[in-house]
Amino acid sequence: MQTLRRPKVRDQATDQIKQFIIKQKLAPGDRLPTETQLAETFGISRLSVREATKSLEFLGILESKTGVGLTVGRIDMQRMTKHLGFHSGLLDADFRQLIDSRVVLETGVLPYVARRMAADPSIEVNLRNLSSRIRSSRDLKNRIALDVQFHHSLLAASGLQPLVAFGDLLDAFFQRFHDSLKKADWKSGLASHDRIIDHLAAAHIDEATVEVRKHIESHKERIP
Amino acid sequence: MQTLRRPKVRDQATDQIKQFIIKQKLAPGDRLPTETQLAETFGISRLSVREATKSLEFLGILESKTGVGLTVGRIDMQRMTKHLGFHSGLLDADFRQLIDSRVVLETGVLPYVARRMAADPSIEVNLRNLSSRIRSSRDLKNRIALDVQFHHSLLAASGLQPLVAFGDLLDAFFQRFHDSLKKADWKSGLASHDRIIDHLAAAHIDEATVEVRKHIESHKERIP
DNA sequence: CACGGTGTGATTGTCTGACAATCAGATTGA
DNA sequence: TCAATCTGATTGTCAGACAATCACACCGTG
Repeated sequence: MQTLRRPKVRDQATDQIKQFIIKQKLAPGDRLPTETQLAETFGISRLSVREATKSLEFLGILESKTGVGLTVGRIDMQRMTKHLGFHSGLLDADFRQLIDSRVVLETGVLPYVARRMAADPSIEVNLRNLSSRIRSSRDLKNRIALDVQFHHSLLAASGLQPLVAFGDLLDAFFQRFHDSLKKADWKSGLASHDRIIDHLAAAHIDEATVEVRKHIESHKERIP
Repeated sequence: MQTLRRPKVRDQATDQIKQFIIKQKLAPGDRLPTETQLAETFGISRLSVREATKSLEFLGILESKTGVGLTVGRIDMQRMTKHLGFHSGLLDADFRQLIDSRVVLETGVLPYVARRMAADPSIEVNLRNLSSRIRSSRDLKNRIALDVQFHHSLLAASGLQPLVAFGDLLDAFFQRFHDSLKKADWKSGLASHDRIIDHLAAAHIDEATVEVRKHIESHKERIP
């Protein structure tokens, strides 16, 4: 016996919409027919078209504006990680894996950071600025936020947007552990930040790598 | 003047559903309330709930079965690849950045891979197995699939699940370039795979790193 | 008692019709 | 000329209804 499930209408709709985009060779920003027109040409109800377009829009393939219409969208990783981030099934890794992943990420970008730092002085200024703000901050909560921002900026300094997005994603998972980090000794962390910047400014990649690894792995000691 | 767009009901719905999953600590496979119940608790119509669930389902965060109900889904990147890769102009990621991100990722995991390789011989067997299967494969499409699998396994060998997930996500974005890689010289790639394994097995991290970087960056030459 | 077919309630899937909200562009007025 | 306003087009949301599908209890038969 065959299961042969009847294909769902909205799935056909999504496929047909995608086909339409391909056939018409539409580029991001181009207009699509209205929902009503799509429904008529596909021979289905507007509701099913809507479920299709909303799904496509969720992924960034389409954009819709009230009173205007549908346009072809532009997919970026930011959007995906935003929705994927909370899902435990994707990243229900233990704390050690999160730490190690972060080490891989932040040490891996250092060569790129150093290269861009040499070309653009504002990067170093920005990082030093953050570091000093962390030092002068008295509120613990504020400090944590600034620390997160520092590491974000470090990744961003590499110019590799996909990694920045992934780093933010990891942060979301670290938040779970922020509570247990309350009593962390921030002094060592502060000095670490400055040393990292120094090494990068001098293009001493290996030294910076060691420093970053040590800095991040220091959190390992406080594993629940 | 303030723009202050009224937030759309379905967006609130998606957020609330995600919050619900978090608060209840639901794992993949767990049941969710019915659409009607969700609509009532959120104080909105079932239609808006539906648009939310359909979007979430499209991404793989939820699953819905007729006559059964909603369950938390298991995200597989394959599903996303299917929808993401279909049109080249839609992706907002720069090819160079994708390449560099991949370099960071795959070179960064090498120390972890080498360590686990020394402890678990099956890892090396698995990688060598894949490499030889790639060599004996005549079908180009098959070769690409196996090549993707090789790099996936390399990441997986690190034992760092978050990075594996991210690598898969990157693959989804790479897919659109597979076409332009058709005429790539696979011979050099093949030898590269073996050399990478050799270096890792010998715990020569630096050599392996150089080899991986060279291997991945070789694609840079074929930028559209 | 064992077991396969059957019914039944619950749940998602789809449709129809209606109205509100929003926006771009035309119209109007000073 | 230019700014305020009107208007039509389009998406956003709602309500109600019925069909399709599935898990599970029920029942009859051996």
